[in-house]
Amino acid sequence: MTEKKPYYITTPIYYPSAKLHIGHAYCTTIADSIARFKRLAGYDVFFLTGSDEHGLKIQQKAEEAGVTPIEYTDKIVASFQNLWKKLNISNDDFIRTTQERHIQVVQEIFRRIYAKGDIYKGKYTGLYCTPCESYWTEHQLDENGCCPDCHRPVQEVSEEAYFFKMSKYADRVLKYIEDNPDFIQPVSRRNEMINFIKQGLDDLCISRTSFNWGIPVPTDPKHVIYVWFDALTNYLTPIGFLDDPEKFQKYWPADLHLVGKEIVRFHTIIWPCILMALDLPLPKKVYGHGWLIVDGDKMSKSKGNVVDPIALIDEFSADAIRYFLLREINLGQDGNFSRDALIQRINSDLANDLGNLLHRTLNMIGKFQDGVVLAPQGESDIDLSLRADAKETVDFFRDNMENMQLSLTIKKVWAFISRANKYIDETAPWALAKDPEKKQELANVLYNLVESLRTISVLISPFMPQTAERIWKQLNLPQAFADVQLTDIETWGGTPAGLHVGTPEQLFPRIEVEKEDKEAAKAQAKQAKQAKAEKKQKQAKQAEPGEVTIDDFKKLELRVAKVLKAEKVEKADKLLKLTVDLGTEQREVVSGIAKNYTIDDIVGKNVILVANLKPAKIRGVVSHGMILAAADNKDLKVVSVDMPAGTEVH
RNA sequence: CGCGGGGUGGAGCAGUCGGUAGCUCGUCGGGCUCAUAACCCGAAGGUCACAGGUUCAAGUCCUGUCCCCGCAACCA
Repeated sequence: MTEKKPYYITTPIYYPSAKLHIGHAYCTTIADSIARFKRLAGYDVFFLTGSDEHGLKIQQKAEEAGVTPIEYTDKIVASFQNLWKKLNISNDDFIRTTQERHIQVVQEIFRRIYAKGDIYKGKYTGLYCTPCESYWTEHQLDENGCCPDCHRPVQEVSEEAYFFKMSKYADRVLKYIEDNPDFIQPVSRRNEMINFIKQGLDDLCISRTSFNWGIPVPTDPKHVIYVWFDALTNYLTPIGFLDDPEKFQKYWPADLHLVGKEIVRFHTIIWPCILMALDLPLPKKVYGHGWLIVDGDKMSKSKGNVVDPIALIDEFSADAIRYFLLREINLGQDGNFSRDALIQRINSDLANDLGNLLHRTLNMIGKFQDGVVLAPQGESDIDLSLRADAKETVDFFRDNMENMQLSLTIKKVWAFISRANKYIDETAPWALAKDPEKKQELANVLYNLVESLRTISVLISPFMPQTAERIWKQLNLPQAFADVQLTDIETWGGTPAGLHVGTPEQLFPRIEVEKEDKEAAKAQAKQAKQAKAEKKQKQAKQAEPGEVTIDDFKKLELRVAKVLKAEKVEKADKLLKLTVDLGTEQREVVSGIAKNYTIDDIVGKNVILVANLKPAKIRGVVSHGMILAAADNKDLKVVSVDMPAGTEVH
């Protein structure tokens, strides 16, 4: 036997500051399906996931909980591993950045790059909140420019830090990206990265002294190594970077880093720079998948719409969740997750199409042939067409899975499941069973159905490993499921004649949605339809005359406001941030008047404020209203009146 | 003032190199009775956000406009 081709695939290592949500499960499920496919296709797969455990946030959380950082992460990481087990994730290793093996790797990498002269000591400047002991970037600050956690003012401070000379490698990374069109996918992300590098790269700050939960800099232990230098190098540790050159040789460079779209930059710019400094080859592909949107909203703790995968798995089974995520969402784009859509997929695709196909097939074999699959003999046109479809599906599966077209592949497999259901309709085995002369024909039909299901079982195994095995076992096929390879379904006829199939068992019971729910959904749909129609009508109406009614005008809340304070908005030459008094309250507004008014000009003026304007973030500052002003191309004057603050304007 | 993504039948989405606008669900009608009220067939429903342009031909390429969503160097 020839040596198997190696395939190294990774997920990001997740940060254990909180429980994992459905988005993490999504990413890892994709990686798992690809890994399973590659194994099926005969590759020697190494599939890695893990946890990124250092940093200030963990240190603080541990302190809050009154435990040591490692006690804290041990517990959360155990929950990660529990989740992966429940989801049937087939990772070959689990890397924790707190493990000794990784600490050694990071320190050795630091030494090597330092020795090369690509790491130097400098000063890191940032905005620091002393009570919270945290650094913040400008955009993270709250609307008053204060700490987002405790809302107290921050100070600009600097600390000594080590820097990695990333700037040195910018040109080479850019060239690599341009020369290797497949390196960054999808292409939209690639263009983004090219743009980003062209703006110039800063050197990367890679150490901190303001906390100590991290890997110490080997030569200067009051520094700990910071974030990406620690995290990205995880990909080297488990494949023997330090301790097993043969293994390392085999698996590096990685074939695929699967990441979320927000960290594509780190994996396609910082990571290649580090690898270049180490004289190591770069990963072959980085794929940035989209995010899950929950019921149309971005998932976030503050919105309280974070979806817990454990609860879903307990309620619907791991395979149902895996199926939904892989089928419903297109890899490169954001996708919507909703409970209704999930239930619909389970009922129609898993229960009705797949589950019922198996059930009715086994049932007929039991009823018509005492549970025995008989040898086929001769083939009708319909049989041949089923067989051709099976072959086409297997070919499609092989080719498209290579290109990570998971959703497309699943659709194709389900088209074949539909085909098999239709085949039953066309051949009507129940009618054949009534005619003793058609025994052979019946045997053929039932054989073909079992063979179809055998094929389907293998085709769905990367996506739904448990279900695939359950089908295999219900069919009672002699081959051990764990040994099955893609080649086993490339030729038709792998089902042995004389096979005793098992009794049918529901794969996915239908989920009965309450009648009321259904009606509510219907009503909602109707309402949405109406709303849309109304909106359209309204738009049409508005388009006709350029007039508003008095009621439209009354919707505006105009009030006199006294400008108390004004300051320039950073990096914006037209904007002033104003603090205004409305009599009853004070507000912050951003106004584009800096070209025409100095701070002294505007302070003290009584202006007119649109008080019920939806707040908007402008250049990082939230603006709660708008100041009225008259303006043409060159001149601008704010409207001011001699009335006390708070007076209504109409 | 910036950057990115998006706007396609009622809902959710595909649509590759420009070449008859497709899928799933839902709705309506029919068929079947092996099956988990499941399965199969058929129908209705679209000015592909809008306006220009290129072309024999545009959902697709170009220009502009409107609307929605997200991002800004530790969120998958």
